[in-house]
Amino acid sequence: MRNPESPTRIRVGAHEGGHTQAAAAFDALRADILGSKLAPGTSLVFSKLKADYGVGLSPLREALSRLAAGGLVYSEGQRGFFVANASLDDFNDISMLRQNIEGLALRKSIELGDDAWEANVVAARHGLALLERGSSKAEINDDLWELRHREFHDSLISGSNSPWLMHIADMLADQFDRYRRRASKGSLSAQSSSDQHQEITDAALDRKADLAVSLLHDHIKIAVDRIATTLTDPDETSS
Amino acid sequence: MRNPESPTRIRVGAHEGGHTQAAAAFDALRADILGSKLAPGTSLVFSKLKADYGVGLSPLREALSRLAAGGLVYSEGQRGFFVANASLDDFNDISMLRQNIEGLALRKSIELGDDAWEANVVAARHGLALLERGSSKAEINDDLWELRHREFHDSLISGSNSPWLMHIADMLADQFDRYRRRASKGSLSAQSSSDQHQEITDAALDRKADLAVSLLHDHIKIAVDRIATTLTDPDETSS
DNA sequence: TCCAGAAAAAATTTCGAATATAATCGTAAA
DNA sequence: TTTACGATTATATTCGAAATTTTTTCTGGA
Repeated sequence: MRNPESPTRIRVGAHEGGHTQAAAAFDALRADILGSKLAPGTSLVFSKLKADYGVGLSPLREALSRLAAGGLVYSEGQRGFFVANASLDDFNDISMLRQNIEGLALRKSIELGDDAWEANVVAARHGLALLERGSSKAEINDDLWELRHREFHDSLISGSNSPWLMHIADMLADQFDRYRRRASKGSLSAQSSSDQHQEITDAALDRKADLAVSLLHDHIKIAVDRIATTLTDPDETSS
Repeated sequence: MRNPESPTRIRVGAHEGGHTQAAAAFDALRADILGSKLAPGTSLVFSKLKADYGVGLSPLREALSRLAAGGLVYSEGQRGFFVANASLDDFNDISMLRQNIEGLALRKSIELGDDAWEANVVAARHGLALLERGSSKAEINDDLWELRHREFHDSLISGSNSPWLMHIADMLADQFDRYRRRASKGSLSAQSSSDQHQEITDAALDRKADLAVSLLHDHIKIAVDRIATTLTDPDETSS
């Protein structure tokens, strides 16, 4: 339970700007934490990380510091780094805030969004729908679905013209996704939220702010309830 | 204009948990950025930082990474770290979000806050009032006022029972304060917001949520207008 | 005079070793 | 048996040097 089954291998060159190993380590660690390959509370020992990810101490330390500032890991004095703990209270707190932030951002997008925003939303919605309809429900590539789903939610708020709103929404989405992916690890609950996504899209493009925000709230609330029950019922049958 | 007049000296032992130089460097750099001793856009060259702050490369890199995640500095590929840029758009974005986040947090505090919260608010209000009334207006210690002012705003939202709300509010307060302190550098505009603070305190303790939130909105708006005019009129008479 | 390209310099990034701190184990005393 | 103390081990942290990349400077040609 302490080491990831198969840690995400570093692929240098992923970051267009940088090429730095610190950025690669950041991406790999973030992916493994979000994908719950690294369980909450896990002690992140440098010697092990170095071996698992094939990166030196300096880049690792830098990546962990960035993740700590984002709340995905926490660091304690001179005792090292740990994967952020998970709790129902924490999840509820994050969810409440996500509803507010993303709702506010969506409202602003509907008010300010231009043609490019609309095109962005339609494209993202389409990319997600293709995935959900195309493959049989059991065969959906989880990582790809996560990517497309994130892109869809990002597109909704991308018209808000508020970099800070988007930054905070992304931070909260990371936290939220960690819980969702942890909850949907044992029981593969089909992501049957396709209809909701379509309704939100339609309302947003129709510039019906109140309706769209309300639907988004419901969309998140439904996910919260589903995830919360999984968390309280420890159905974990894994090793 | 490129190097701080007198960089904040590291004092090891400031952090109770850690004692690490990375944490000390983080505090010192944050203080100098918020205090606008380091101007927006400044290139943070390691050789200079090493000399100015008396810290090695590893702790500096770690501190800068944490600051980058918080948005106080930004890092570019393999070209180093820079103090975050400042613009009117950015300031307006931050201010809008701060109004929303802090308003939401205050509302939750009023709804959920217990006796300890009320005591906390009264104490923080008193500490700030002492400072504003005690010394003559020109003689107020800026750093101390900043501390007390932050403590007051933190106390208001400390009853919200939402760690994430407080964390994000703090992040936004950092960004906001950077602009305020930059604006009030040349023209020492007396912080005559004492009355507003009292009104907000009274409304909060009376559990008048709508009124308190409205007053908080106004309080921020007044500061925004004052700061924005200073930013658009480049009155800079400094070197 | 201006542009292109190579050489030199400066800076960031990374690695490996040294240091300091915390955790562990074993031993002895109560 | 439990507790307290000291030695040992393991780990995080930090420093200094090497390697890589970027930036600047210099030279030659159009």
